Amino acid sequence: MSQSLDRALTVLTALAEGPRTLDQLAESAGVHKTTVLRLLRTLEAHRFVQRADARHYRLGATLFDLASRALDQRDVRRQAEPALRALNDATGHTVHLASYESGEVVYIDKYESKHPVRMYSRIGKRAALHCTAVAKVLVAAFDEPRRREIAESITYTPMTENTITNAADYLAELRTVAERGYAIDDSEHEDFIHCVAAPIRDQAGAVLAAVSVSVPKILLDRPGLLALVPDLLAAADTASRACGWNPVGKD
Amino acid sequence: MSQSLDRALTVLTALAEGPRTLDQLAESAGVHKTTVLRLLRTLEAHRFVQRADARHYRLGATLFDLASRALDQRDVRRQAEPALRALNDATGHTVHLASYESGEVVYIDKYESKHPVRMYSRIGKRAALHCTAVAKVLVAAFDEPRRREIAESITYTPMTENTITNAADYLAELRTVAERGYAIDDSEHEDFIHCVAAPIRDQAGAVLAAVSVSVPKILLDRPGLLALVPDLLAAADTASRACGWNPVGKD
DNA sequence: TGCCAAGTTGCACTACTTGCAACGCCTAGT
DNA sequence: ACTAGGCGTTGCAAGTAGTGCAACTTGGCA
Repeated sequence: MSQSLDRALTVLTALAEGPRTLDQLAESAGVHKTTVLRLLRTLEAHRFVQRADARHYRLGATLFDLASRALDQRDVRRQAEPALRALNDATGHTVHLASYESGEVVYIDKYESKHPVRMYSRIGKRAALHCTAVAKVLVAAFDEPRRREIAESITYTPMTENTITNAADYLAELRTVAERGYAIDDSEHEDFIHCVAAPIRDQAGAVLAAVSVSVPKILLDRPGLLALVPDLLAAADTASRACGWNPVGKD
Repeated sequence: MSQSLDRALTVLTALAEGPRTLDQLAESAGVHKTTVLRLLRTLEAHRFVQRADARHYRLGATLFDLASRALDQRDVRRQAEPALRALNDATGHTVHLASYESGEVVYIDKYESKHPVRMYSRIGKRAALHCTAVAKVLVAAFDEPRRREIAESITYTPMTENTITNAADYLAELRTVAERGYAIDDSEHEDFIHCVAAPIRDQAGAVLAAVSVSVPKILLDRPGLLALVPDLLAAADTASRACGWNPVGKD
């Protein structure tokens, strides 16, 4: 569609890996280095990239600026913050906020674990649809035809021996999640971590986002994890109220 | 330099304000809406923007992803994290990490105050050079000619009645900061807030970044603020060591 | 049902982008 | 100190890709 823009975005994505030289960028984008140089100049003028040293470019401050402003605008994130922070303080474990956006589940906020064992995740990262608790919660919020559609579009990459690997099992799991009101990731994504997640709703009762608590198995066994569910649901409830949700008279 | 890219970046920046329609974006960029439409399509393909609803576009997940990855790559940030978190825990006040990058001072990390009174700032935001403690620390790290050059390029917008409004006073202040080892913002930026800041150094002794503690005056008077300096310096010291700094044999 | 506003598409024209080749700077090695 | 190699940078000519116009489609509202 727009070639130069397309290439510039490719360059930016390549820079996400770390500082790069002109030649490296030219090669990874598959274009002449002159082209990359000029794109970089424009990007630099807008402060999307900056020179790390004489021959290395890296991502610039505008990116941080845009991202944090955009994040601030996501109402859920701002409204849910106190409840999630409290949940993080109370449990000491990693708390994630994720939302479903045009076909994918994205982490939009994260509160780090107080324990030395941390998990790898990042705001902006995409969560796998078939093996994360947040994704299950978000997909379970759709009606059956939509769920089926999504379930059939997934490639069920096995991550651990507990990973769900077919659409039928996934749909069954979604039904359980919808009924139970929360989802479990029983080490389906990573061997040493399990999670629980619950939905955050707006005034119409629609699911805006999902909160999750992720715990290394060495810290808490399955009953221990499940013992966190009341706290999780309470936090999700508080966050939902902050988003305008009112349980009275809603199903 | 690169027109279409230039326009696309302008569009992205406009989107930072919040979700926009095609026409709004076309107007703010000063181009035909057809053009904007095609740029948006490319941006959408790379997930730099996404459709919020039928007629609104907003920033997309790739931006969050890039920004947080770029932030992770800033070594200072990662290395300094424990020390800054501890400082934030110990004092309960807002802690900022800022760095000097191609002519401007940018906040690259922030730890929120535990008190209800919060200050407005954001990761990625630029800090004014003449009236913030972090900027003073970072500029004071340069040699005299460079300082002078910077001092003369600043527009000394008065923010409060304490704001430094000319280059001579600014240069004098920088000398004080360099000698004393920390900087004070005596409500020079906002009436109700004052701050102290200190440098974080690498193995060569070069200043990589600045830490600051910002406190509302209603919580702590000036002696109270200055009483935080030892904690601040200790945190900066710890962070510096994490960055490879070793005070032995260095000035 | 019909109007209005907003998004979308086809097309022709031109300006912008592109890659090449040559240049200059900086670094490292002898 | 000199030289060679690598990398970033610039001028130029060719042509493609981006642009704006105008007409069409879609969706919401009275």
